[in-house]
Amino acid sequence: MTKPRKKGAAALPLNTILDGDCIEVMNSLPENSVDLIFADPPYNLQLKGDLHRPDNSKVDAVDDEWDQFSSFAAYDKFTREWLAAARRLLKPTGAIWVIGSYHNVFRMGAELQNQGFWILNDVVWRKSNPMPNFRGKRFTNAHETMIWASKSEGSKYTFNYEALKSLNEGVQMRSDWVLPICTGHERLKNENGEKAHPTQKPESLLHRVLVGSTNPGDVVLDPFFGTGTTGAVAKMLGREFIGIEREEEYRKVAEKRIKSVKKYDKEALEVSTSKRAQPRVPFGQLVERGMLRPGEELTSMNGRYKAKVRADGTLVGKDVKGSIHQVGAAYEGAPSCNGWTYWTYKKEGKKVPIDLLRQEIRAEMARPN
Amino acid sequence: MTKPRKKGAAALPLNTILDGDCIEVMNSLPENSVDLIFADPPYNLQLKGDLHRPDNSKVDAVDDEWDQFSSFAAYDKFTREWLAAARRLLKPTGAIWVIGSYHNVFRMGAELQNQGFWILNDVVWRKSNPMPNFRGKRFTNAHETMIWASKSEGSKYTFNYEALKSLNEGVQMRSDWVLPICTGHERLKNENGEKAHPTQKPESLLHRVLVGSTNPGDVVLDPFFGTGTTGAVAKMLGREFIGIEREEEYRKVAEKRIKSVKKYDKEALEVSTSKRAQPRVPFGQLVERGMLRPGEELTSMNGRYKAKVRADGTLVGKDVKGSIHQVGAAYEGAPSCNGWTYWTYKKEGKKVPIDLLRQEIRAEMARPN
DNA sequence: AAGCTCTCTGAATCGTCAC
DNA sequence: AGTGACGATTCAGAGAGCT
Repeated sequence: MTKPRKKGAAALPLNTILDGDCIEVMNSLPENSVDLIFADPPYNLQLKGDLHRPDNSKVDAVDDEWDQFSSFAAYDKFTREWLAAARRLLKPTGAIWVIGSYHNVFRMGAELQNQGFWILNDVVWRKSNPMPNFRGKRFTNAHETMIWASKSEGSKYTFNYEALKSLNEGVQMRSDWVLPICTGHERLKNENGEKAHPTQKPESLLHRVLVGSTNPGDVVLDPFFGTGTTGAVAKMLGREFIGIEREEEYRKVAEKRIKSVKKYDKEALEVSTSKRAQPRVPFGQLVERGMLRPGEELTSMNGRYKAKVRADGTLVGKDVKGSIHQVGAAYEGAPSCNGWTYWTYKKEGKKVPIDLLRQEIRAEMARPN
Repeated sequence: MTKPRKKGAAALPLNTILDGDCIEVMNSLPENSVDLIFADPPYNLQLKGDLHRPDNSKVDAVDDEWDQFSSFAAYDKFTREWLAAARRLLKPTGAIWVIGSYHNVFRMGAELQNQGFWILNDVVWRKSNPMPNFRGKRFTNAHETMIWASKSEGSKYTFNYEALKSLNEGVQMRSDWVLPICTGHERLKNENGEKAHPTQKPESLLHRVLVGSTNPGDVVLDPFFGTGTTGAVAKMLGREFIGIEREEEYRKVAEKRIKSVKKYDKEALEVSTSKRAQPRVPFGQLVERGMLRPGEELTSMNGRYKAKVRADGTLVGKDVKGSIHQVGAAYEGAPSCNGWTYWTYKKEGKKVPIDLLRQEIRAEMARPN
């Protein structure tokens, strides 16, 4: 008997490609078990026979509209069903990415909202090398749209803000991503030298998605696995994947591809983290440790206000008492204030933010004794 | 009796702003009479509490009564009705543009398709100066989406391919447009010096829409006229406009604005295009694109130092972590360092500056397609 | 005049934890 | 489950005012 890795994840077929219709397969997996779903569904579905109108010899306008509506209805039914199955699989803290073009993305987005998913961003993949519009009748179709949504309004989700900011030269990542389409050696070929899949996504796209919205060890499911870009990048990044794909050809190509992929070293997978992840240090510790003395005077960063430190780690100023945050907020008439960066103390004649003292304590805590 | 300008256009109140609910007003106008509709409907933002910038200033949110809907169902009903009224007004050769954000655009897009409109492109307005995400919880919402659709599948529509190509330095116009938001003197103020409308669109956006999808003399209708950007640009470009707006304040501002607008001389249409600076390439892109692998070792140009690449595009060396610039500066004890020219990677046994990889990306970005 | 600093602002679904 | 305290968090560009 194997030990389950995580609660609720016992029965998950990790790092495998499952054969079959994604709706049925997803419904056979345990609910609330997956951290992220990335889905690149087809939009050119073959319609089922019963939804086709009878083969009239002549088509008038009314029939035309009915036909159009019936095909949208079939597509909507498909979308509703696979999204519901995906939603069932997601942990409450999970999230989903879907990608599409104007043919299908509006219907997917509306259905996501209808099912209670909470859209976090729509992200535009701006292709640096799209296919031109040869006939000159429209704009070059130079982008695709992704939708990123949490499971419900208010639910927690993973967002590695600092890592993405690092990926973007220190500026916060925007909702428009400029990345090239998948070409060259990355583009998989079949035995005949033809491209193995018509819409293979670039690994760079998945890299950004997975670095930004999962942590190492998270389970990532792709219900339209194709040639397995999601699985390949998940493996490189130390995430677990589950693929679902009904075409044997694609499964074979994906299997081989993923086998040849190597996981990056552990050190390379650590990403920049935010202060939020660091341990909380009560201001009182600075006093207890003698880094600040009771009675010592702090000055606001802008030099306008002063307050005295008390033995219990509160401040007392003109007509105000309370925490470093409360006194700062009261002085500034602001709804809130980060006292750590607002207050300074005198060190060798110079104003130094008290946050530096907190950093000393944190560094000491991080040291392995 | 006045001579009708065009067949079916006899009763059109050209170049006026009509007062009232846009659905009722549109239904009172003659069908099949309008060449283009540009619609910027309420987005149904569903904002909850206040939002403050990191400096504690409060963001002036779009909390206007006209953007409040009780549910998606109510918003969908509204969308269905105004789109049906718009469709009735359009000539068979007409087209429509709608603009929205992820809050509403998926619902609009799906309803456009349901009613038989034929989507020609979705066009992304990439804002060069969007509002940042102040809390670091999502991607910067840096774009809005427009949908361009003809009245029906197969119907003729206007597309001035060559004019747009000229606007784009001789290169085919793409589906992503980089334009700044409306600020400065273009942003209209009321008597109190406050912004006259919370969501005024830039004239540059309408300029491109109207140059691309109408001809001089065409009738352009905007059912959510606001402060009249559509009317102002239409007048400049020698198109006829019809505005519908139910808020008297907005109508007054728009009226005054349009009165002061002059129709362009032909040659005034030439716009000087600013020379583009070299695009900034984040180092993280080299990692995302697989040009460098997480875990790969870089060597300083002088051969003295080494550091490893991490998945988020930062470097980790001996006791140092950070961007390519930060780690280089730390090693050299210098205040700053150009990491692009400082670091090298191994290619076929030889040390190659990473700047060469950046040049590859830039070359690709500069390529016309 | 040119350049500098400082201030302000923009369609935004913008916390989390302990008690 | 509701309350209160902590404390993390921003980019581009315009305009005003000053040197």
